[in-house]
Amino acid sequence: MERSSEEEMLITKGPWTEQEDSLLFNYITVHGEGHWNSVARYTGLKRTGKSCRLRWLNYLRPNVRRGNITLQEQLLILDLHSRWGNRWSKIAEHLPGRTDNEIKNYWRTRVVKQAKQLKCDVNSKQFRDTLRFVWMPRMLERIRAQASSSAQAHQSSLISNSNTQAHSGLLSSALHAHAPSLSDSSASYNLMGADAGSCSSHSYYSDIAGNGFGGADLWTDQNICFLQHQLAHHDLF
DNA sequence: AATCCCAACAACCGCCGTCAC
DNA sequence: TGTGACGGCGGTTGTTGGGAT
Repeated sequence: MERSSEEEMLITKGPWTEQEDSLLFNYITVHGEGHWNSVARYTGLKRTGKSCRLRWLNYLRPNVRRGNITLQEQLLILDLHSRWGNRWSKIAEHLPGRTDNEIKNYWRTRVVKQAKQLKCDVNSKQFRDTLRFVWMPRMLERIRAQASSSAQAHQSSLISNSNTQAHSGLLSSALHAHAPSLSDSSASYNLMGADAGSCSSHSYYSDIAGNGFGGADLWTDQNICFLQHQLAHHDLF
């Protein structure tokens, strides 16, 4: 059925207002998610069902984490993207609180941009190999360094903390992840073992993504230079 | 102070799969 | 089996805020 032009004219587009957010939030709090076209109809919102769904999932939904993608999350995104490609929603499943939209934006604004800066196709084997065998192990080293300094700094306070066991579990997860040394170009990068689709790996991803270590940006000028150098000598792969 | 540029993010669009009829 | 409604996904575009000039 085609929407009449009169109806078409009534559809609001663009940024959501506080009142709209409030209407949508209250409705879903009472009635739950789903039936998005009904949501639009019953709340009186002049929005499409799709627009309501998107607003809820990307912004209003409880537990949505926004901004400051941590080092661990960056590493996860790179790793999962190397496995699944642009399957943003699938990747998002392993980053609690992150939306596919946010991950997609991160990829486009950071990774693709840097690939361009390196005069490299983001989908080329050269770039992917550099990420996988050089860049990701490097990130992991940084995560380890952060984790150990953080652990030292908080050791005494953690002892009496009821979360100590869970926290050290995170650390051991990160520290057990195998990464080849930078000089070991023949070693394969294996972050979380063979079975990426299992429940245990899901838990592992959640642990890594959910911990609070650092929020540093890896895409510094210094690091880009390093990558450039690696790419210039990509025959080592 | 004005403007320009660019990065980051929010939102829209089009396509596709599923389901009910 | 065909068709329309709906929801989900990925690509793309629009907007905005901050830094540079």
